[in-house]
Amino acid sequence: MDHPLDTLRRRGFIADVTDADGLHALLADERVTFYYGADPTATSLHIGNLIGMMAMAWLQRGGHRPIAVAGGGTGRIGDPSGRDDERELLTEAQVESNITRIREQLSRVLDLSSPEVGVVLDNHDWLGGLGFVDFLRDVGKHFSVNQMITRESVRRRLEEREHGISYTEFSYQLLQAYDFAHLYAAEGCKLQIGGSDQWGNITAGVDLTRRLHGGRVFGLVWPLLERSDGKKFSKSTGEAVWLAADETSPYAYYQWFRNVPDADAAKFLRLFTFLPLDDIAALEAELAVDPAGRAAQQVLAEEATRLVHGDGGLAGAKRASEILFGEAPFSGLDHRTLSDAFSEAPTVEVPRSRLPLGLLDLMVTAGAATSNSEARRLVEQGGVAINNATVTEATRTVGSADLIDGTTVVIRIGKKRYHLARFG
RNA sequence: GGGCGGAUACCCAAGCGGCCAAAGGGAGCAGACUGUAAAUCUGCCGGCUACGCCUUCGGAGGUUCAAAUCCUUCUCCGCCCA
Repeated sequence: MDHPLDTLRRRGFIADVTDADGLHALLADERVTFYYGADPTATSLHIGNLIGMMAMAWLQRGGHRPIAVAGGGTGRIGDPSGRDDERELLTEAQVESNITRIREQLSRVLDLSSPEVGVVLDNHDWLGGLGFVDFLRDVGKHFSVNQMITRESVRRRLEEREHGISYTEFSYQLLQAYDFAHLYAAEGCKLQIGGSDQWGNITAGVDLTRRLHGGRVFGLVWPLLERSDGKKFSKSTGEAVWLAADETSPYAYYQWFRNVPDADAAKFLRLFTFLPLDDIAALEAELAVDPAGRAAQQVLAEEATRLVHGDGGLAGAKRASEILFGEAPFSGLDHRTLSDAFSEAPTVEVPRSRLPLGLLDLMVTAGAATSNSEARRLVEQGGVAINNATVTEATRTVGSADLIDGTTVVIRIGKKRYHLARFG
């Protein structure tokens, strides 16, 4: 089997390593315990975290032992990196609930069957009980404020009078560094991995571990992903793409991958799938010859969806895609298919007594348009379809004959936005 | 505390008594093209019982036949002086 570091390098997971040769030797010599931290500031991980999950999985497959640290402690503080303003502090209950969900999501990609193989820890378990005075004496002593304030993430906030930075967030880097040192001492953890924005936090941990315990540990970061078209990675229409099905439906998740720009397809295949590099190279070649076929995106979407949502989620996402992007009128659909295909579409219940209902009225009621004027505009511009049939008359009414399966009207705005009105 | 300059629709930004629902740009939405793409082009982008009407230009009040535009005052922001 390939050395895991080589695998990671070839697949695009390596932007920087604290000591590449030393780490290479370490991974070849022994079973290494390593960690990746994610703060439970949201109810779900997103596809940015998926990179970390994949990196962990490759290392685990190479025989090493992952610790996924759900930052229950640091999450209560908030990392200033990449933030212009102070974070909202989360409540205890929120953090707890988030951690539970994150643990479940991690288990889809990692083997967490026993602590010997892989484990999820909450850093609140060791950070929570720290005494302030002890912490200052044992840990704070090793940090130079002069150095801390030169950190990009901190400096930007210091320079901006508008926002400033609280002492709490300023201390974040100490806590993350302490995590590493603690994990080294308690679990024998010798490697921390993360996105390149974590480089400073990681090297701080490497230094602290040496100072506190004399341990020689390593850091590895992957490049922060950007899409070639400049859109913010991991965002879809401004919304993050989450791994939780109740935040981002499997269909929406599948579609996000299916719509990746050509230039990113191969890169994402390397990062977000376990496909052999040869297969990926073949798909890349095919994409170059036949861009319209988008074989690479197709495979990417399937693999990435299966990874997170399983075969069932993938099947549902594909079926919904076929229906939604197909030409066939929806009138023949049965209730079951309908609810599957439109499971993520906003639905409103409307009393049957309101039939027949004016089209514009219906659109506003269903939330497809915010005002009568907007609804009218959309219709006049040819952007509205009822049950997959474009309507052009703003004066049209919707009656019981329009109901699919006797209950539902599907309103489509543009090409992809769907709203359902269910008449009961 | 004093002086000056600002505050305009989602954002930036014109307008400085009637021709202003308010130029322009961006974002966004829709259409054409296309590969469920990018680029490009077109249209829209306060509301309504819609060739007309109503509500908007930091807040309140006033002048005027008529105000985003003038006056008073209040709030907030920037710069300068103390």
